[in-house]
Amino acid sequence: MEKKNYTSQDVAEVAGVSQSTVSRVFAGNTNVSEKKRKKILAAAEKLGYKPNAHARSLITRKTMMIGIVMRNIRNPFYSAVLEIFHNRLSALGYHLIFINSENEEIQESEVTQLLEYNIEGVIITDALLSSSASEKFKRYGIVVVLFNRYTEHLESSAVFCDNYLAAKQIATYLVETGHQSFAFVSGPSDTSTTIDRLKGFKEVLKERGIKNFMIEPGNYTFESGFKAAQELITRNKNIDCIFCGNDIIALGVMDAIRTIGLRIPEDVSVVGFDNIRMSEWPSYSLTTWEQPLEEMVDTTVELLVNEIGDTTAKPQIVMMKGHLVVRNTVRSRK
Amino acid sequence: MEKKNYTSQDVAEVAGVSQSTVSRVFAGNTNVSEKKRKKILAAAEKLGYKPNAHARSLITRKTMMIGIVMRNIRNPFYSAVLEIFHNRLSALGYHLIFINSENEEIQESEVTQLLEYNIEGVIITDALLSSSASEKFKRYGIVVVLFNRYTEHLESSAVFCDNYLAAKQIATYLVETGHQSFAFVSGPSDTSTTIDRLKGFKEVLKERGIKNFMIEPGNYTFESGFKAAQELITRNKNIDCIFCGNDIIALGVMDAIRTIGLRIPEDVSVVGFDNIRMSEWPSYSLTTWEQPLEEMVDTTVELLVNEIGDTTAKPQIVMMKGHLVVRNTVRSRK
DNA sequence: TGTAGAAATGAATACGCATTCATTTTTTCA
DNA sequence: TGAAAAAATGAATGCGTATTCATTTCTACA
Repeated sequence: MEKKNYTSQDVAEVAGVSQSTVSRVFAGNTNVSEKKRKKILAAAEKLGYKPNAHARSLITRKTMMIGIVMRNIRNPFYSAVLEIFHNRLSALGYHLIFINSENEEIQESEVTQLLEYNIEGVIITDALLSSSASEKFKRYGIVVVLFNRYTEHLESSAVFCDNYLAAKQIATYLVETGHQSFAFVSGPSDTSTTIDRLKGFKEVLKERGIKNFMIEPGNYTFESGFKAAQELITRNKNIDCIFCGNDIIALGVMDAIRTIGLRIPEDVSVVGFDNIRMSEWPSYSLTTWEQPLEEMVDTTVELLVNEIGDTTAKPQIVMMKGHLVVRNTVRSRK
Repeated sequence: MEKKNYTSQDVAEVAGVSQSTVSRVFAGNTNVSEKKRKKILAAAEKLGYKPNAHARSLITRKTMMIGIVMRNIRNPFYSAVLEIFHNRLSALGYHLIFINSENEEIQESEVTQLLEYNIEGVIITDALLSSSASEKFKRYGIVVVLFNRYTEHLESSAVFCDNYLAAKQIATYLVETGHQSFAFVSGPSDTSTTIDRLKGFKEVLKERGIKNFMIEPGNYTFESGFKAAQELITRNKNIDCIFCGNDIIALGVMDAIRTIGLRIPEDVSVVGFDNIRMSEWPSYSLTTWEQPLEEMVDTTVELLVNEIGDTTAKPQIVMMKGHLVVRNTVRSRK
């Protein structure tokens, strides 16, 4: 069985028309008579013809490909992000090239390869974007949109939750429910999410004159949360609430606290961030901050598509709010 | 700032050589003098030249693109799968086009689009592959490898865990630890994983003359596990062990059992399947079957690359074993 | 029925590259 | 030093499509 890749020329010959007309049919051009259109479609069907996307993109300069760069796909928050991005973008006819940057920064070679494929845009979620990589994208006219993070010195659009405000509200909530001794388990200290969440949290504590505050570094994983909590409790038995950089950390923190023999929320309150699905599992029932995921993705896609279509469009920064989801890991201590 | 996409011709002019020679340099051809190579690389650097992957693939008939089709990226098992596949394939220079098929089957349009991009191969994980879709891939000479599933009537390579044997061993383990009343929470009944796991489990129970066996349908999600366990316990208070189609179901089952007020493993034993990371979280500490994930991925990649390189290669079915990971959700009842 | 205008069609071309083939340059070795 | 072999180079070509431009066919209306 010979597997030939038939071309529009082959179809043209079978249908008895010119290659141009075949091309018109498959490009959705309307200027083709119904009679020939049918003939062409029949011939194409018979041969099993399909247009060649690469040849097409060579001329149209459109590839309909979007790169999506993630750092930690194992974090359920990002699994969800990927799923939703795929939904939205595939509905628009775009294809997703998936990149997982294990290392701190996107690999130079990955950037180069994405460039060679002439992707039309790239979504950077969480991965640290070295400015050289970003510049490279920009230099080649590839639209960059940052998701869930931003960097001040880059001229890229960005969509993220107002982490600063969220952290302030969480801190306020914890203060007003009578907590005395605070801890924060952070993510990597060089990410904007961590920086802003910490800043907001700290600020409220300072305003309220609270001095009992410990910070323990984590890296947005369960294990790091687990270790951080052990460390915190060991160092200070009086901690009565822990704000976690994200939900996965919070789950680790909770398991550590329980392993030690303390109760949540009776002994220690825990608050997470993201509202991943697991946070509502009965074993955890975590009070957390919900990021408006779908809206964030929708906005990101909107910006992306808009900038792809209009190269003069200015980069935009969109900050969304989200809200506290109260479950059972915070107890009033008044 | 003009953003021109320079071509090999532009580079050639700057370097004072022919386009052919530029092409040779970037295609890794060795027949270029060191002197010109340097000149060309300098010119390319100066212009910011990068080869156009589409133009290249038009000639070489290689796209270095692999499709990966998943059904449920939110299942942590598949997040891990995706991560590992990305690692391996990007190391080999392949790019991953990510497809999440929410619906039961891969959408016809998705298949068509993948075909138009001339992907060299496609990995189907868990997603249901209609025979028409599969035939379509085969017809166009695209290598198909099934991961963690197989279908008898299709001539595709497949890599999966010996679910039948695994389920038998799990059943044996539960029988020999003195359990009396069995339940199985399944995945979708049309997947090979579910069918084989159920079959192996059933067979052992039959051999051992055990009649107390209930089956509750699930769909490989936490929620379905939760509901299934509620249903099971309501219907039969004497159930003393539940074998779950996968780990996520098992976690749901555990939370339901605990919510009801029963203890694990004192009242009910639970066994999962996959050994996802969460199964070792202290809150669950789930006894489960470990699928040899990395090896499975490695084998899949091997088959894929092999078949891509050698079109005469016969499809292969590789079954791997895995092993029981004993934690704290099964108690001997002797 | 005749004609202006619209619609449909095909020939030719270009997209950016790899590759073949013929030619030139360099190297090797007697 | 010279001839043969090897290496390097460039001109030309084609991959499969969209698009432009010129030409032909069709439609509408007087």
